[in-house]
Amino acid sequence: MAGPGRGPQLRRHGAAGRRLHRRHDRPRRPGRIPPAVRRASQNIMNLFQHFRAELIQIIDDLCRSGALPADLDTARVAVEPPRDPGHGDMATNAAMVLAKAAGARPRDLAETLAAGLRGLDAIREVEVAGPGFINMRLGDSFWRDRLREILAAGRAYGESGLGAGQAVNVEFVSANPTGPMHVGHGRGAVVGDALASLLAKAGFLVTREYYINDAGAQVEALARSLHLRYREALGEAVGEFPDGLYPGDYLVAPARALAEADGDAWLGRDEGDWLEPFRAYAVAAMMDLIRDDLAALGVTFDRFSSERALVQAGGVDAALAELQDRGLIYDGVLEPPKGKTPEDWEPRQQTLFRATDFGDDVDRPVRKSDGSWTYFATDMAYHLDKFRRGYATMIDVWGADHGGYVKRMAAAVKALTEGRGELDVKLCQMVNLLDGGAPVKMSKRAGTFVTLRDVIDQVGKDVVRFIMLTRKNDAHLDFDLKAVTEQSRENPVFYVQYAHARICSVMRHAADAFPDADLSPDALAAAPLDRLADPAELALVRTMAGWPRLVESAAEAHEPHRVAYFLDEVATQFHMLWNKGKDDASLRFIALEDRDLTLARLALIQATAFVLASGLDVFGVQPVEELR
RNA sequence: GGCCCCGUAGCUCAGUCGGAUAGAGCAACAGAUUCCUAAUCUGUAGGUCGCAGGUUCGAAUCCUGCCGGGGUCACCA
Repeated sequence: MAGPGRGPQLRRHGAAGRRLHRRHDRPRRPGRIPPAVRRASQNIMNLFQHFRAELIQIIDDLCRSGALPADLDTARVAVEPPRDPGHGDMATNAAMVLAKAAGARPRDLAETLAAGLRGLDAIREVEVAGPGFINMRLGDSFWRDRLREILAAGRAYGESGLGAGQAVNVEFVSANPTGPMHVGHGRGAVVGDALASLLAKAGFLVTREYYINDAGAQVEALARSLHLRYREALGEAVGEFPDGLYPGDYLVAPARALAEADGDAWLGRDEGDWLEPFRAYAVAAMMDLIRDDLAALGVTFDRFSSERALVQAGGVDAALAELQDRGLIYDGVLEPPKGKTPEDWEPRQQTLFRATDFGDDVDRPVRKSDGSWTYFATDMAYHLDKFRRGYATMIDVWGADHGGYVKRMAAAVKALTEGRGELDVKLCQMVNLLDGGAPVKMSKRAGTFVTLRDVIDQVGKDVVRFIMLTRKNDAHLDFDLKAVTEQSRENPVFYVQYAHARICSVMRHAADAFPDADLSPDALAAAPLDRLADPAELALVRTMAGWPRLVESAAEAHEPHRVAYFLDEVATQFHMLWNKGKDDASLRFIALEDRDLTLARLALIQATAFVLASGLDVFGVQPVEELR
């Protein structure tokens, strides 16, 4: 279990941070950075955050000068993109939020604040609208600076210091080691992995962790199943598998290997002799299987934690003893569930945790009648272990069928960490596997069960990953094997990849057309970007400049799916531009007779490729340079 | 029956710690291809945000109660 001392800092601090920069930032020679790039690289990043700070400064000044009451609470002041782009680039609710405390009418206060905002260089236009919104428009040069910023950052664009190095533990998959992964596990794997990447991009120190449920009855059943397969491998006819065992053929190969290695050494002996070694052998084999599936999906973990090891090291006894000392464990009899009482329900004396003191509906048993711990008890100890390893923030990604378990786990974390730990459980809803609109019929018995690996092999890991992230985790997801590989607008994977590939294609053509030109990002950043004059061109820059903010808000909300919608939006605007060039040749990216204009437009699309790649990186999807 | 999640255009879904006239894709209809990949794009049309109350300057968003769908319900993990 919890090996001591391997804190997240050790593993992540240098490694992840540096790797990110090595990979994304091409080395630059300081002497050759164009002045324009240096200006832009004063890193405004989240521009809304930037202007919020400016606005707060203006408000503070007004407070100091007596124009506004001292100690105005500005916590609710927001600077955001307006819903309606017609309202400008940014809007703030400041006047409406502060009006009451300032003793002024919203519109009057808005005019006062607007006057201050007009003094800022980057802002071209300020107007008061509606009930007291202040709408702002930024100057074109501001947007061109953002473009240079993107070119300087490359695929690293969007990285943020929001997390400030705070350690976060993301536990996901944690599938029972009793067989290969199914499609539902795959969703949890992708959501957890992408969420972890997103948090890392937002400046958190993330650890990806897998909890191996290798204690309890299910892995004993696995051991017995392996023993049957082992006897079979030695020539015995074993017939039908009894209920509760695992009849899948994935145990055949491990059993053969065991028969090969040990011969008939385990035949004719008591279960007590072979159960434990068979369990260990079977779990190891299944974890190899699962690790293979995960590798095929491109998911790797920083740590695997074993439930059995945790129990054996006394972690559960220690955690429970602590709760016992605080009077949170008692022996008692639960009431039957309200409404529907199970038929076999009977009053039973149990060892219970006072979950109701921490927001749960009933107290929860921690010990089985045979004296061993319940799953809940070990899970409590496991979460305490994570907390003690330095993770005040813990995220668990579970299947929706575990929804009934969330409250008690939250209660346990509250109790064990005395309120200092925070647990967010992301429940992943079911995946409906379809093929051309028709549900894929699956039956373990008939051998038509479709595993995650089958799907990856059929459509590719990048497609699986992207599609799994096109819905929020708590919504059902239709996964149509046919639709996800179609090359059309309604397939978001294709649509986004197509945009990236098109850009790469243009860059290749440009290199042919201007063989002597330096088309590196640094050089493009020095292009005369004021040649970008079409509204659609600047609109694309605006959208891309929203990426840092999106990274931060999606990371804070723990919602990686938002990235998919952002990518779709960037791709849409790019394809739009491309097609304007179809209608009007003067808008094509490559203008043979106008080198400066070409360079400016290449700067725009190179930045677009970076932003697309930056987002796809979060998803663990490889941006393609060519389709087909 | 208790608890949790979901309910937004004909369909599939977005909707930012409460913001202005609720968005996109598909399907429908009308268009664009001597051209950097038309595998794309332009335009039109389409909604009582499940229902009813409440909170406030302001609600798809927060609260309460219903309706509909799914999940789950004491020694399974």
